[in-house]
Amino acid sequence: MSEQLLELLNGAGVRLTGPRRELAALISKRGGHFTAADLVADAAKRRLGIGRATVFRFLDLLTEQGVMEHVDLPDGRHAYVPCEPTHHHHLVCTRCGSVSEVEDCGIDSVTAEAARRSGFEIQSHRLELFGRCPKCQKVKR
Amino acid sequence: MSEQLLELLNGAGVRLTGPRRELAALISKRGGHFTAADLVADAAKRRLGIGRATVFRFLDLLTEQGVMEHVDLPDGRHAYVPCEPTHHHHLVCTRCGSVSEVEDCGIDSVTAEAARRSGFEIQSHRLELFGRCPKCQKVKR
DNA sequence: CTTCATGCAAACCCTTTGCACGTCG
DNA sequence: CGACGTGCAAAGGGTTTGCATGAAG
Repeated sequence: MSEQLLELLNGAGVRLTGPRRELAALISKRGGHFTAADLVADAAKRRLGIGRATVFRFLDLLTEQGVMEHVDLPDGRHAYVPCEPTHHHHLVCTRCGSVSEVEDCGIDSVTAEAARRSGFEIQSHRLELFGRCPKCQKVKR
Repeated sequence: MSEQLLELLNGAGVRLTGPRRELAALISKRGGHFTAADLVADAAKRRLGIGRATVFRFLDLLTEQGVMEHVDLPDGRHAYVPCEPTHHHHLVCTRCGSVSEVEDCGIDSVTAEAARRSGFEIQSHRLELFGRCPKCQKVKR
């Protein structure tokens, strides 16, 4: 699970310390989005003695490496999502929290159309999709 | 400027108090996105004696009424944007902060395609576009 | 007059920082 | 050994809340 994450970090010249290995394991165990507080709580529950600061620093590090991204949930909360280091968008399940990635689905034509109408020169965009994943569609709400 | 905003609130059964009138004026004077802190500062500068709490409560109220929306800037800051109470997306100028709205530009086909690929049932989405407005394109950076 | 909004300050997140100590390579 | 990571606690920024007072309808 988390081996590939650790391997990637190692390749980037990042030190693989105890806390980092443990956090990587906790993250891969979650499998979807989570908040910084979630991760802090996970670590506390296991009495790993990992401080808040370390969690935040590690999340920053992962974000710099491009294997983690910030997502703003519909309710305004900040969450982190593990992901591939290419440009893409997230599909977040509002029930179980799992996340899928989608690459270009024709968004460029949308931004081009918006640019044409508004006269803006578009530099970047952010698209987040929220809904129910296949598994959660089968569950009665 | 702010008259239409006040009228709308009045129609919704909202009390038009002094502080609210003043805040509405400050907001319409800004004309673009701004942070809560910006508005607090504006009020402080004019020595209107308006507290932070009132600013936040008023922004919440406007958001509930659908005439204001939360936007997360590329740098992660939270901003507020005055807008129409219909579904749309924002085009934010990263230089001057002005905001345009764009309605459906073919985004539905994008979400449909994403749904097809992933099996998700999409409930909502958030699209934010960042770039330079027509005026700012003419300015040397 | 009754209800609701306000200001103030304190309380509350969430996140970052400073620093002495510990660990990795 | 030397550079870097860690935990702790404190600081910081932004937002919310409790409460007595004041204004709106």
